[in-house]
Amino acid sequence: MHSTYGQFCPVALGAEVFAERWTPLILRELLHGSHRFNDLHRGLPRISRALLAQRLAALERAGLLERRAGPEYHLTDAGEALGPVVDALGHWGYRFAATELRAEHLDAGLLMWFIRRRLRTENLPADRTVVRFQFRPPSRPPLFWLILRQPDTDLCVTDPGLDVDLYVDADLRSMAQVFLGLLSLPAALRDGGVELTGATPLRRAFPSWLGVSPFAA
Amino acid sequence: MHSTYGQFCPVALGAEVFAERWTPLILRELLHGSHRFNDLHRGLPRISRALLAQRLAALERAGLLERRAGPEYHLTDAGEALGPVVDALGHWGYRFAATELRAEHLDAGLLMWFIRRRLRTENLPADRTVVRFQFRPPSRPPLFWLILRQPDTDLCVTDPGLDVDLYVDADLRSMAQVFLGLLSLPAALRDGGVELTGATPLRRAFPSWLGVSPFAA
DNA sequence: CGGGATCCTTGACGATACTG
DNA sequence: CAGTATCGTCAAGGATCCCG
Repeated sequence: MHSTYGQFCPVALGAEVFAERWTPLILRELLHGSHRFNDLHRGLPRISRALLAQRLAALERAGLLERRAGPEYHLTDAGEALGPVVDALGHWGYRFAATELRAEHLDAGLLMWFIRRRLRTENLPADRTVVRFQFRPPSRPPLFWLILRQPDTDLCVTDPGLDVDLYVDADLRSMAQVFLGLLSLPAALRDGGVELTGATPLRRAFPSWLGVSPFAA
Repeated sequence: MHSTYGQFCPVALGAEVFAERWTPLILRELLHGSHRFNDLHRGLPRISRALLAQRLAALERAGLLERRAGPEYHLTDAGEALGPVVDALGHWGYRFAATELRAEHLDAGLLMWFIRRRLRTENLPADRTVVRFQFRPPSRPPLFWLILRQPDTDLCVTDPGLDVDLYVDADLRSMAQVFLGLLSLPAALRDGGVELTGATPLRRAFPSWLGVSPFAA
């Protein structure tokens, strides 16, 4: 298959660069602020590194992306202009597909990576706070540590050896639904989908710094 | 490759159904009013019929499309809701890709099919009018006949054996640019990109019933 | 017109190893 | 950290024929 559709129709021209496998997700990552190769890969855990490199090269050739020192990948104006397409696709997915998440779509590591990126840092506790997440059914890896410290935060998948201030035990599907804004956090706490263990002020503050997906209504 | 990205992100969920090869163009055809298998195929001449059938079945399984009697294919509500995504993609393509059309994107048969679909029928001549198109460089097929007769019009690629009322000789790229609204018809007539031969009233009326792409500014 | 069945090729992709 | 190189596999899809 050539990558061209052989059509001058603008939809076809757009689809030639946009509608290739992984490309919409790569654009999502770039639009949401990931610029380093490994950061991009953390948001796309199922793509092979070889393929990611290949796609980035293709996007660069297409003039959507430029490599800068670092190396960092930044969208060009033409690349940024695909933002509305990614948004429209995301809104459709939110409305018509996200309501019935299948098990194969649930990925604890990805959820944690998204949560980390959407933290409402202005609401984080003043002191360093260690939050440990554990999911049902057990995920791989089984535990995640979020180390909250203004202004930067760390996400670990191996025990950082620090005292844990707040424990989050959650059904993976419920936590994903909360992140997507499809399930309110109070409701999840009430029905046991999400359980918090720790000092009351920390439990109280949790909803204020936990962010939601950019596509949440 | 499984067709899933293994992500609950709405962009990934949307991309699973939308960003597969040919799918955006199939949706374009359905959104622009083609509902029969062969009509769809005329708007997608480079897809094999087997693959088109396969994609239609996949869209039906995904709940975007329903088969009706005829057989006709009609988008469901979820399918129609992808209209904004197709539009956004088309607008991007119009702005960033259509200005530099490569020869491999120029397809005379497809252009004629698009022209036929976008005819401004309310401005057609009152009497039956036969218009013959010929392109430079020579296309395959080399000639097209548009038989204008209210309210239906026919597009032929073999001589219908009727007297021709208006001859259109055009550079293929120029004609495509005119259809896309990237080149004004008066300018194309002036510089020879499009030449008309026929009675003056018919030559005068031509610009009034020749339509333009839905993505033209 | 509207496809289904079959065969066969190509290239897309994953896995692994390696490098600066 | 940030990739490249190599190789083997598998499946997507083109071509062709056929059928109701």
